Amino acid sequence: MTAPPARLTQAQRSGRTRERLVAAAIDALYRYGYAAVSTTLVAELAGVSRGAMLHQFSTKAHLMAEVAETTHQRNIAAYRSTLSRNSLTAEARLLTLLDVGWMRHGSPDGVAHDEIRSATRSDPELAERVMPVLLRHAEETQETFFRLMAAAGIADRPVSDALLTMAVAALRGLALEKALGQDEAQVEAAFQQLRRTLGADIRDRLARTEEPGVIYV
Amino acid sequence: MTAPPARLTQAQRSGRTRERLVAAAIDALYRYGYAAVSTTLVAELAGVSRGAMLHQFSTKAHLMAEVAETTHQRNIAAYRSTLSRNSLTAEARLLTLLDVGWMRHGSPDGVAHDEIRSATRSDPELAERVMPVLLRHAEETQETFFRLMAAAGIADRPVSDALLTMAVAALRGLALEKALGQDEAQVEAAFQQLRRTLGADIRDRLARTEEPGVIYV
DNA sequence: AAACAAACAGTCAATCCTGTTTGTATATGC
DNA sequence: GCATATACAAACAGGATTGACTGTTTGTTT
Repeated sequence: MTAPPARLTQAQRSGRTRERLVAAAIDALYRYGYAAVSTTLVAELAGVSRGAMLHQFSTKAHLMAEVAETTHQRNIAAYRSTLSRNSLTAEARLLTLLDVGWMRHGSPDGVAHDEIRSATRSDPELAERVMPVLLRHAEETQETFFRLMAAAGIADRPVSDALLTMAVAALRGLALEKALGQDEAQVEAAFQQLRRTLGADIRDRLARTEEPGVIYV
Repeated sequence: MTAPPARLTQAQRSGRTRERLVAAAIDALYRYGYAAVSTTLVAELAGVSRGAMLHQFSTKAHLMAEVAETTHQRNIAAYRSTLSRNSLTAEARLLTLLDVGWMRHGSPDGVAHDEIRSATRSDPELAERVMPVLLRHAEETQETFFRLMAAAGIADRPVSDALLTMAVAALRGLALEKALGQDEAQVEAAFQQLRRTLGADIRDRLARTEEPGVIYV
């Protein structure tokens, strides 16, 4: 009468609990912030025993590294899918990138990622394990962004890097405001200000190039 | 033969230890981040006994509230002194404001302030005691900035608020990068990008007003 | 100078968190 | 089918942190 116990392979079992733990960790980081996220809490939220958790992720830093990786992968997936869906003018394309960035940074994934990032400042063990991952992500992102800029006709690496660093820092700052529960409308208006300002700058830079408006990457 | 024990009034004694504790807390927050700052550590760094600390600041949140207040006061002092020292064109004046903001956000005071701010997300007790203080500071700042903008001829409250929120968020984001030990030159270039971008926007907005270039507040 | 109040010192209890360890169940390979 | 490896469960030990508590010293007031 009872449903079959649903036989699972070892890999499936591992995958399931790992997914549950990562999802629970993201949720907890999003809702409470890194400092308030204990491994015990994550295990409880995930509905996984503490033993099972420690088997999959031997330390808190291991779990967080996986969270950082997962959220980053979903981030770049979002960028890719958006950029592949439409081929607009270079300016619109770059602004769309900014919009996606804003969406992602405000999402649980983005907040969780940034929480882990900030936490490396206080937790040397976390830093040791996670920083290499974050640095790799950052380099990838810089590279990809530069290719987009180059395709738009702005093939200037320092400019590309500075624009990216500045935009990302601003998005992180704004996302933090949102996470801190600041007035949504106010934060949204600030983002629109950023969008307007960066848009003008991009437009200005594009005007100095000989490239056509529409680009295909 | 020994120097006189240097008689101090009660108020002087209190003031001294409070100052020491606040200074040690700022230093610790700057160097290690909120999560790694225990009250014990602060007391040690300050060269103050644990009992003395608890007498002056009954809880960690009390100490942090005082730190937030002190750093904020020094911040606005820096803004005031800079603005009073020179009366430039409206554009230069606003950009100077940004420069001071960047200086202050990167300083131990600024980093400490932002650490406390972020920590309220994870620590409800800290939030309860510190958030009111932070909100008061934010309102003061918005008000002051609006008066400056109005004096420059941009008497538009939503625009003023959005610009301020955006700029401050960006500065916080950039200061965090610096605190995380990211490449200094890279972060500095990103700030210059912010400066350039905001400068263009301000210039653009000023061009649409009938105000003179030089303002006196 | 005596009574009082404030500042200071150091210890303690309670809590929480992390990672280890010991033991059990389930899947996989021979 | 059985040996082995993997996944899971739960209790435990060690360490750290916070705020309370007790007692002492120093300043103030009358």
